[in-house]
Amino acid sequence: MDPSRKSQPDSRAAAPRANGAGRSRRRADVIRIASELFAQKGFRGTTVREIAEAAGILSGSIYHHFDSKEAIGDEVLAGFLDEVLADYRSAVSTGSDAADVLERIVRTSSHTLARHHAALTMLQNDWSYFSTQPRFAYMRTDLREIEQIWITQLERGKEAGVFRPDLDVKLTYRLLRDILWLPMNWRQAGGFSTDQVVDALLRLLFDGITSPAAGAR
Amino acid sequence: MDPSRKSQPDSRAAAPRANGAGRSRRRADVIRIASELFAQKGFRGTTVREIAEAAGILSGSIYHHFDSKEAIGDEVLAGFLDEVLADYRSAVSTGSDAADVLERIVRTSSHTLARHHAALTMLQNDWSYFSTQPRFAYMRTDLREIEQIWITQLERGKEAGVFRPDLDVKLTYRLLRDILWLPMNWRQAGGFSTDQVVDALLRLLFDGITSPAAGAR
DNA sequence: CCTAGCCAAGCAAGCGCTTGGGAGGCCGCC
DNA sequence: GGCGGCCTCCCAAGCGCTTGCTTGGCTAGG
Repeated sequence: MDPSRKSQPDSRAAAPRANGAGRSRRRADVIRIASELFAQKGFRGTTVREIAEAAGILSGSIYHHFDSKEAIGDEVLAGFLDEVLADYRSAVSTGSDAADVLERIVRTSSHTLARHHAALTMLQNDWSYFSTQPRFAYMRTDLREIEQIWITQLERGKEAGVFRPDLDVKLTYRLLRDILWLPMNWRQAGGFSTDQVVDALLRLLFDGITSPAAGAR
Repeated sequence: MDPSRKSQPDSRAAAPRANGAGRSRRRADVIRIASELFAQKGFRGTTVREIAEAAGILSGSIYHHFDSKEAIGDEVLAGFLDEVLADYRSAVSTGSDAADVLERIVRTSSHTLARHHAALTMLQNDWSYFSTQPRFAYMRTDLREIEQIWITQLERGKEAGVFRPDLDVKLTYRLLRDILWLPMNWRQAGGFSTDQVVDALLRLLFDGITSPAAGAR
């Protein structure tokens, strides 16, 4: 939760400062309810009136708690990305070799992804919208850092002989990250547990990218 | 935004070709143009006015060729799914063992997916919308047949000892199908060729699911 | 003269968001 | 204690705009 993200180019009347302590419970309820709707119907496909109705108030009352509809989406997505990035950084700092770091990334971030499945779905479905909105420019920065971590570890693993030498790191990164982020949305649909998906994923990944000579894992 | 007429890029003075081949040429243009817009901004995120402007006509004129906006999306998606299903069926009828069938599916359908990348993107981004519209109910049927083919082949491979015996076929199917369908949308973003992606994919897949005892491939 | 194709104009519904004000709780001050 | 002022939270109404879609009429080719 980075409060500096509240900054906004628009110089409209600032949001009510409120008490520095915990914000109203109603506000948190709206965020939770809205994120579920965003996940089900997409960000653009969800109306402020729907969010308000689900929260038991009228649409105009939403704007007492939030500056705009985008501010609600911001609240959901920023917290999610911050947490994922924290997972990645901690995996890098505590892991040993490249394979170990990647396994830590998968294992720690998978639960974060599962917990924020609404934010993940939003990110995937409405990326084409968010990526063009200046307000959500920080997403590009965050995703670039994630990409950098993957690529660094894949390169490191190649040089250490843990991964196949013919691996295209950029291509492999795209495959692996999306493979990792995708299945976290089926939870309710497929009836698989998070750990179930993670184990199947890790087996699929490592037995594919680990070089036979290394014989790791 | 500006309803005033813009210069039309393509000359309308094209030869009055006998449009005996089904519908008019303009209609096909609209479908092609619309599918690109749908891929870029999503189905719901694209307006009829945008499609019309890109086609060089006014929005009302669209309705001379199509009953509704959904009819345009229908035209794009139905053709795509038909072609993919044909690929799957032919792979099943001409392939030998399960691994061979799956490789044929990946290799033949990948080019179909790449050629219809707009339809694929539409299917992924706006699935939550299409799945609730009765008009697009046939999608569920088609996807169910695709799922059945995957599961049948995975089961067959398990029994023949080609795939790991501990494979969860349902879970593996979800992983593999999404892994296969995902990367076909990066073409423009990553700069990878279709064959490049397919080869990386096949290596990642088979070296992960082929049982060591079989030693195939 | 007929019809396919298009334009110009606009309708009803829905969108995000604004406005003005009212109910109720908390505050300090007499 | 009583009371006016203030603040939080919400409602009722509606504004300006965009949406998918409709209508009526003009034009050109067969």
